[in-house]
Amino acid sequence: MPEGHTIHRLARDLRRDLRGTAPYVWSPQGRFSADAARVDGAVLEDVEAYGKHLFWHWATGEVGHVHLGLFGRFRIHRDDPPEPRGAVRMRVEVPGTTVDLSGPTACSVGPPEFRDGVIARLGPDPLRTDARPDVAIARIAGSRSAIGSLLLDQSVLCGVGNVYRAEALFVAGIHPARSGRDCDTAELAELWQIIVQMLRAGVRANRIVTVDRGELDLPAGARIRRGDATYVYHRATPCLRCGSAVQTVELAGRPCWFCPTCQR
DNA sequence: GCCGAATGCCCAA
DNA sequence: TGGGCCTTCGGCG
Repeated sequence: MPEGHTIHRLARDLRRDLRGTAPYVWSPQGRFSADAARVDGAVLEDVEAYGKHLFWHWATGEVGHVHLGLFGRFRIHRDDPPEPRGAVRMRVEVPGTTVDLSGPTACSVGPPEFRDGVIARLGPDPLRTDARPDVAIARIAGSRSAIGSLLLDQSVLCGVGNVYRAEALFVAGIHPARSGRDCDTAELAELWQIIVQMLRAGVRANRIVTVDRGELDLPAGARIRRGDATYVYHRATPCLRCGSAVQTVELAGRPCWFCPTCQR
């Protein structure tokens, strides 16, 4: 589930539901119990997203940190708190809303300096209005690494994962194995804009849909199915635009799907 | 019931 | 570079 759009959408929803409240915070599974006790009953002042990281700002001055990793997931319940389903690491309850977190790579409570340290290791986040595209562009343009690897490197820019890297490079017409140095600045500026638009659409829809509806033969109002939602990512059928067979190349240890005709 | 895969990342060698 | 970790879910017997 989680690339940057998921985390920013969560921050937005959790702010709406929980900001200014003093929730009951505990750990049904038990692995978060000691940290939960430090903020249980405190007022939640804000929830912040930065790349794939989520920060909970408590009135105690402490900051909760969550990273979903590959499997982490939040579930929000509107009715009475249900029996915890599976391994619920953290449960946050206010009247009318229960937020369950399972499977995170990271879930802890610490001082604000911990948050600052995490952010210091991240490149600009395309979903934040204060992001500096020039920083990411300079890092890519100065690197001999493949651009497909650089897009997964969270210190170059943050929030992009394996789906968006493939999709953004397809729309930009850039072959994922091309060296960062061999991309020109205008091309990279356009790539940044593509990433911004894709991630924003993901926040809005709360799912990844990168294809333009107009390129699909769909009845008006029909939901885009999962297999049709991406141009190249995990695509078994030929390229939507040119009919070439979609290929993969291993970059940063993970397969990157691309179209050998549309991407040079 | 078991196995593998999944939109991630860290660490040891 | 390879293994480990976190969990859920669908496919296969």
